[in-house]
Amino acid sequence: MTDTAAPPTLDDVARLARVSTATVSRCINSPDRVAASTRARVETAIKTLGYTPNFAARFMAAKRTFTIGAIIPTMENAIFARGLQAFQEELHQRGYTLLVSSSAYKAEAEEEQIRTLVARGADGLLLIGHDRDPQIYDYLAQQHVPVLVAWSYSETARVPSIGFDNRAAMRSLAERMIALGHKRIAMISGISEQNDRARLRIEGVKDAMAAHGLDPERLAPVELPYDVHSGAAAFVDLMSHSPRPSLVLCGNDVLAVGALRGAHQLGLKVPEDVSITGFDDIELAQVVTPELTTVHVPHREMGRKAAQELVGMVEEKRQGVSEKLETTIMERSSVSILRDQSE
Amino acid sequence: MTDTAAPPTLDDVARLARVSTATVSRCINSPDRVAASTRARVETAIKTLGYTPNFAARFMAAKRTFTIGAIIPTMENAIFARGLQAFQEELHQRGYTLLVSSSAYKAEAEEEQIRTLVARGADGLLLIGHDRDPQIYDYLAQQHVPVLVAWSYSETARVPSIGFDNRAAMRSLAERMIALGHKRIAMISGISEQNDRARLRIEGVKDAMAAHGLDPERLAPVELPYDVHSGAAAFVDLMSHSPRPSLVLCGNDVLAVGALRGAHQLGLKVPEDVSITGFDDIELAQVVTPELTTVHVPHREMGRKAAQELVGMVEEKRQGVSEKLETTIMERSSVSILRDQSE
DNA sequence: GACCTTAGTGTAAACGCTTACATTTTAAAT
DNA sequence: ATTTAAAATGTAAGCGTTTACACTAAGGTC
Repeated sequence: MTDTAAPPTLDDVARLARVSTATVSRCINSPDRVAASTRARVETAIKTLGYTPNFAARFMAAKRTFTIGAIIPTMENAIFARGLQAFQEELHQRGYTLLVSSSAYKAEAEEEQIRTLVARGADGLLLIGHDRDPQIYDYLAQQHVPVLVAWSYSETARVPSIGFDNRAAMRSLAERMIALGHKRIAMISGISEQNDRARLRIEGVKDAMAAHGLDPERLAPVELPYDVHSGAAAFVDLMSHSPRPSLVLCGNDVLAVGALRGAHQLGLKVPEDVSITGFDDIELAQVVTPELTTVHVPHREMGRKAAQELVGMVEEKRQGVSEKLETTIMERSSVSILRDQSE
Repeated sequence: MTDTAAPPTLDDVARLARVSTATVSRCINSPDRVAASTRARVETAIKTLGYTPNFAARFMAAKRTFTIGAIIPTMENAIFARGLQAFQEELHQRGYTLLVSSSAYKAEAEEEQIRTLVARGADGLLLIGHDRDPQIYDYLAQQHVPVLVAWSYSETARVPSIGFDNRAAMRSLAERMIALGHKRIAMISGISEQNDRARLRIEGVKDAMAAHGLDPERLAPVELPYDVHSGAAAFVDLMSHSPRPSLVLCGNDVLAVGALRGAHQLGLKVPEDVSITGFDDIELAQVVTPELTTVHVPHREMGRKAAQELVGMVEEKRQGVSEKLETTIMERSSVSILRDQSE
């Protein structure tokens, strides 16, 4: 515990325990390969010295880090929190450590973080969504780092993914809304550039409109950052046009909560005056008044399965296999029924 | 770009550029110490090979990582998000990378993460709050890793902190509430064990009560995890007692939002039937109805200053200096005035 | 008792970088 | 042209581990 010059090394332990460094190393990594008596001696030495293995040295020698990196677009809101939590729990169980970085939805920042994490020896990487410069995938392939994408399922993408079909999910929400009688539909979306989730959700709405005789071109989604204030401002702006939409579909729950705020500012009642929907079903969705009708995403399941698959890829050096998760529409009280839905 | 055997190393670059490894290393670390022509040659080699320095090797040789670790209690809600975001931005500007782990409010988990981060060569560590096993500070001292605490200011603690006075902040909020005429006060707190922020906020309320002739012993705060559902359940339970409190002080905004939900379930109007306050002033506080009266914490400022101080400690190898940040009471609409406050 | 396993341990060579020091080249000063 | 200093580059010794391989000692087998 004294503040001596430098942290103790394997050598120090070996000397104290009167064994070779190899034996100490074995004590740590495969204890059953060393005699109980020696092991005891070594363990004592480790304790009294307060020895912690140097990770970098370990990595250099063994080429493994038992670290998984994840880069998420933001920590500012809870969109990724629950999924990531489950991801990390599952990793921990399997003896891996999770390192998280956030890219603030910036492509260059993400690329930098990827390189950082790889250089740091991440055994595998979890990325959100498929949209990014293909060069990055080249780099990752060259470095032999397995990658798994979450929050977006795609069978055609270059890397495996555990996620849901954003387009189909949004489409069924929109179709349900149309079935409830909504025709004047507006949309507040996240920024779709470099973000397949946002892009596909817009497409999903258009699919639904086209399938039910509404002109998809008239949707004209407004795109903005995923935060409450943007959502509120966009909503207020949307309501100044006429005719007013009867329904505002939002790209996610955060934006939808913003829209709710906007309605509140305008003195509009939800859902009586206007209906609003979200996407993700984060905790927030049930916390606002009225509770948000939204698309439920199985975040924990996604995180857990992603961890299992990624570790599998790392340990068995195999290609990952994609999995599509089901989403469900949560009908709560932010949407009004405009006409009998049984027609 | 081809998927060759192994990632390129410094040696490969040196060979291709027909220089020594030392020169390549210098090109990367102090470009001005090498002739422009050579540098150009080396840079081309780096590009064509797609070389990325191996971080572990670098760390071993240089003993620096330009990495700062932060361990926060949770990512599940946005309590730490904004501050951490500012922290990371400031670090990035200074050439450091931030690695984040979450301890899920578990002491052992935190300890493990600390060791992991240190073993990984974090040049410095940001921790939340002061309460933890003193041995950890011994370990950190032995390993010569600078530590800074945030979210809680203390002048007596063993390590420096950039934060606010949780006790005083909560005390002034409580005093303000008492001035508004509230006497039947209840409190929903976070779990105070191993959490000085929670503990001090309780103390703050008791201070205020004692100073105004109310018996602090009657506060009997209920302690539970910081999540909306717990808050709601606790609130419902609290309201079943009589006499009902006129004010429920909550340990943070998340719990307060929970209380709001609880009131909603019970059909109670806030603030007419009962007043509720939070702490932190996260985005959520302004997003719920009614907007939450709460204590505003300068999260971004805290994050920024913490980064500056911690980097200073790392680079100048000096003791850190603590700083107390001011909090302000945000009076919004979740509190009612029971009597003329000018008395 | 000689021979073979096997369990336990030690020796030493990587791993990919940085950097002190040595050496060579270049330019400036005479 | 020669000398001298400064700039550019090279050489090689670590950094703290892991692990292939070599070795020793202790039982088992006949």
